[in-house]
Amino acid sequence: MSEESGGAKIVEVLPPVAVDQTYSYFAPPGLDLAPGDSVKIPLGAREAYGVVWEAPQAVCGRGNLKSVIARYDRPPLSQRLRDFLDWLAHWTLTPRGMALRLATRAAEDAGPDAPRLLYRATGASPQRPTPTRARVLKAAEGGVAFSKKALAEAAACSAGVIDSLVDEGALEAVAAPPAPVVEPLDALFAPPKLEPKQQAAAEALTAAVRAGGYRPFLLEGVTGSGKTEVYFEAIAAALQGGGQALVMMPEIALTKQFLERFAARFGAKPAEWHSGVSARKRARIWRGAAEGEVKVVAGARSALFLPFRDLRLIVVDEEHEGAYKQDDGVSYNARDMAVVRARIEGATIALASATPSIETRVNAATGRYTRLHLDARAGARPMPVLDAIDMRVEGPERGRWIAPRLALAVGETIARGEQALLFLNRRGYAPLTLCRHCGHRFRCQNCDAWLVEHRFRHALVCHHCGHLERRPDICPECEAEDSLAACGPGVERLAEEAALLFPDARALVLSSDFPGGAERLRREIEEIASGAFDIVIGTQLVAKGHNFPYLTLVGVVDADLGLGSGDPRAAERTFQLLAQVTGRAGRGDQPGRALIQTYQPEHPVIRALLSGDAEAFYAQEIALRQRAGLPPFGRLAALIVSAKESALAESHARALVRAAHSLPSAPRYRVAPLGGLPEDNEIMVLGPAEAPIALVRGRFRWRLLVKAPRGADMQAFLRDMLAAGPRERGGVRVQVDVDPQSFL
DNA sequence: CTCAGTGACACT
DNA sequence: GTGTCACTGAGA
Repeated sequence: MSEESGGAKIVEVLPPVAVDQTYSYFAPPGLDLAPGDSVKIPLGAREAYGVVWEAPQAVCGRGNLKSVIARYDRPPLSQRLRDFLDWLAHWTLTPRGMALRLATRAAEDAGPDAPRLLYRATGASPQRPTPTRARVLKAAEGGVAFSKKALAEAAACSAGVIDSLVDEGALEAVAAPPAPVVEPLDALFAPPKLEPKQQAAAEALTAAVRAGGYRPFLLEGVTGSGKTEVYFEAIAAALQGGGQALVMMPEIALTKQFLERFAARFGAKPAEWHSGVSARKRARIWRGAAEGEVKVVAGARSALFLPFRDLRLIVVDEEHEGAYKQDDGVSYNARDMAVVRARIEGATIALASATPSIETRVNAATGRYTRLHLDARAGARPMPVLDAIDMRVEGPERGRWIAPRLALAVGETIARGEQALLFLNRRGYAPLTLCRHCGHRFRCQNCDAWLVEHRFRHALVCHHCGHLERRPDICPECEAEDSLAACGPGVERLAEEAALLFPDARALVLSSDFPGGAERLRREIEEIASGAFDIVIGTQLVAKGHNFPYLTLVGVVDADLGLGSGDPRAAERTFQLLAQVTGRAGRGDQPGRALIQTYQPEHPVIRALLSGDAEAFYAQEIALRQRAGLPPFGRLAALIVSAKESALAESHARALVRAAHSLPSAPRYRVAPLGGLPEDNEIMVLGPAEAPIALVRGRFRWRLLVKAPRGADMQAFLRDMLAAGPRERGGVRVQVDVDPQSFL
């Protein structure tokens, strides 16, 4: 230290607030600060924490700088993590402080750990010996301390008995060190026997992990082809090299099932990271990741910001999933940012999916990613047999949604004691409510969408903005009574029909909007997997990477849903969804069956599904996008996702672009990329209700895609937009880049 | 004249 | 993100 020679030091600290620059603080002599350290700083009137972002610099005087108050006892953020956060902030147009917040929120101490007490026998006898008490003391023999729960279990009594023995001096409580966050993993615990194709893919991955350095892979394999076993081998390689691995999954896919599979391979569970994990546990995992004690984390998108000490591998499971997009706060696509992080960490990354996104396919086709392809189910498990039900020819009677052939198949399935899934990607009871008397249709006052009836909640809900109102008994327009008619099916209505057709079946509706949140869904998914239900009626939740061992029949109730929207990604999404859902069918070596109800059996998506050959479909989709200049080929598209009709959407988009050009008069706009920007170049416009854009009525947020003129250079186009408004806070901020891959 | 509600702004 | 300050309109 040089403070004795009078050299004062200044540190650049980034506070986790919405600021982009670092702030300079005086480093008091004696406080040894290094980049990455967490410090307590005065910020305005309060105290905050911050992270030392750059190496301290010696200066002559301290000027009028405030002084760092203290250094936290917390592992430093590595240079690599700081670089990643800087990159992310730059890419997503977020103040760097907010990017930092993503990485440090979980580190905040959730108070001291609750003391963990263990109990051991003192040798003294209880005042009133009873048989139960004797059993407890026998279990506690030998001077070893046990947890209260373990003792109570061993003696088959309640915890109260233990307490009374403590009171009487026969047992004593001793403070124990907190249980470790994670059990150690063993790379060689139970190596699987892989089939030749799996073996080849696993070898490619493990070789990359061992060699080190950034290597991106696409791990593509149909449902049941054993992708998980393959990437488990890559994790094993990371462990054997003393490094760490991160497995990212869409939030809800992280189930007990996966954790147990992992434990069966490695002898213990990975650290779990999702919104359901307690703050205290998260703080410990955070520290464990930084210190290297936590070797493998399985988590939702926010796990990407953990301070790994030596990250060798990232797996993004179900990489095509939209759940990787974060839309509020910092907008990013965790899948793309994972690639960036892998690059910065010098790690292997595997994007795994049965139905990769077009972006990833294109990156694989251009050689940016190495494609590993598993094209058959492992263990000679046959693929499900798919069949279309042409609703024009053999549809159900009016007011019903399950065709006779599907109903028959469901009946046969549950009669055999197997499970049937009715898939309909529509929450609620009915997507439209109208008055039979005057024709009034219920619309959302905020966004013009139809209100969806939720009979369960006796409410009309806007699936766009969340607006909710009570379902009235009379028509608000003509005041006719009993005139309101529900049009079309949602899962709730489908459940009603299923109950009518199969009154004795145990049925469950699985929908994301039911109260209870992710925890409840996780539990229900496990119940389904255990065979507790005969019929499952579900929205797209059921597609998300679960194994349902009893499921042998999948009925897609409306395969055309979503195909008609103006969204350029509609066909891709529908294909992915239906391929995932129908892929769930099958049990052991017995092929599953899927029946697909459609009015368009000749549609390319349906044909690709039925033929089991997606290559031609994807080639066509890619060519289409390329011709139209749509993502991932750089330029922008014209469409407000929130708008109902594409013609309307286009005019909205134009209005918004015009508004963006004349921004000085509307200074509160922020034009920034949405979570999926690298993938689809969406732009988000935030504005208040009274803004001069009539369409931003009542809502603060619109999503849109803006089309650059044909042949225009997107970067130049956006730069012009950018130049039209101040770049400062409140002005226009436009993401200029196209695909993060090309900037790595 | 006071007070809650709103929005703009700065924070080293 | 959060605390502060100025400004607004409603009510005493």
